[in-house]
Amino acid sequence: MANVGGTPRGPYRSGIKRREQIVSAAAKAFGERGYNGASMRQIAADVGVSPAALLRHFQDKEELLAAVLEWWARETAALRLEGRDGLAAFDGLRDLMTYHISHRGLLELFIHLTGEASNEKHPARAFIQDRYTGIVSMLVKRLLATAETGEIPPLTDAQAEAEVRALCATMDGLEIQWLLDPAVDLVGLFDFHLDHTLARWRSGAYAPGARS
Amino acid sequence: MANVGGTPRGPYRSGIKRREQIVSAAAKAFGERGYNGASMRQIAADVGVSPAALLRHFQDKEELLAAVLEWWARETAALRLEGRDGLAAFDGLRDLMTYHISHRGLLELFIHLTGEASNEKHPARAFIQDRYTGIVSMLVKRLLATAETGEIPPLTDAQAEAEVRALCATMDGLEIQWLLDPAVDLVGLFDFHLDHTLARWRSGAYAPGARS
DNA sequence: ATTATCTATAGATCTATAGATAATGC
DNA sequence: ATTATCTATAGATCTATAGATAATGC
Repeated sequence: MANVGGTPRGPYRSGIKRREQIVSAAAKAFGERGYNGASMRQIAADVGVSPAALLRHFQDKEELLAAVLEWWARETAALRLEGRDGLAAFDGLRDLMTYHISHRGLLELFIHLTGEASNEKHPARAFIQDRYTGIVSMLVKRLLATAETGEIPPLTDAQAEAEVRALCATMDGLEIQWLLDPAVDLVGLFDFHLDHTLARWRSGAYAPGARS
Repeated sequence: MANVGGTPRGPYRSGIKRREQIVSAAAKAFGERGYNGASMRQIAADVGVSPAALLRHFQDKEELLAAVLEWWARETAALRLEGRDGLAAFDGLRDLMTYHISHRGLLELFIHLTGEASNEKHPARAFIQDRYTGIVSMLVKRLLATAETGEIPPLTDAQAEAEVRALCATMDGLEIQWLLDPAVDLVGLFDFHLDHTLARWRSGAYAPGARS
């Protein structure tokens, strides 16, 4: 008798493993060639299965992209800067740069998809937008909380957002430079920049020219 | 008698015009969908000619990309910051942000191709690398020259490069944020950031924590 | 005569589906 | 019995070529 109304058996051990292999290969392919440039066919060949095998695990290419983005979000969840408070939390961003150096593929994936996501119709656009917004608002919250404790002089919401957006921009831009030329000292340049930024925040020089 | 040994007649007026239309349509397509994502077929359709017509003007897709990059370099040559000296030259970067806002397509093209160029095998990689290197070295030269005149305290070559790279990074990063979310105040955020940076340079606070 | 464009098409590649076969685990 | 994978293939799309036709300008 068929399994009427019963719970499905669920995926086999081998299926789960194969699915992970596919996501991993897809992340590599999307990082190297972008979503448009990568093909299901090539990803299947990398994994060592037929293209049709991919489509058993993912309904279509977009669903595979979604799985890759989900995987990427999990992998980079370390950016949460947990376990630190006040300005010291921002020091965690230094570790992020180090992390990117040793996980170049993850960074390529992000930068590549971000470039593609400048197109309004790109399937990763909403994800990239949301993630950016999320990181900015988290850092803004932390910066404002730091001011609450008196560690840095008070600042407005708008000032905090400007500071955080500029800081994120510098990180992204330096990462791009490093991807284009690995001789660029990503960690050193960012350390240098963050030192300045933190010192400036401590001095309360948020507004243009307003030095105390 | 055939034109033996004679000079060729050269392209017709209509051919030159059509070629320009193709480059323009290709720039738009590469900006929106990237080099990999855009197709000769679609570009031809946008122009209103057959795909084969494109390949009379350009030997292959890569040659069309080269023409687009050349066109883009001409269009953005205004970044040369000519006509200004010392720190005031860097104020020209503000105009660059304004320019990008009113020429979103040009910026999308650059960001999109830069993302793709993180792949070592991408045909635009060398171009993007060279252009980045060129801009950095031009700005480094200007910064060092500004120190020579005494407008800002002296700094080493390495310090100048760190400052310039961080500044370029912030520009690129803010541009990306604006592409992802047009509500971001690109010009305002950059003005804010450049004001700080110029003030810091004037104060000679190049090295981390070294405030005078 | 030269330049420009077109139609037609080769040959490759792509996503996705259909249906058969193999492996897994109840 | 269910899950996983394969072969085969449909149907679309892609880059590029060959050869015919049309437009331009000497």
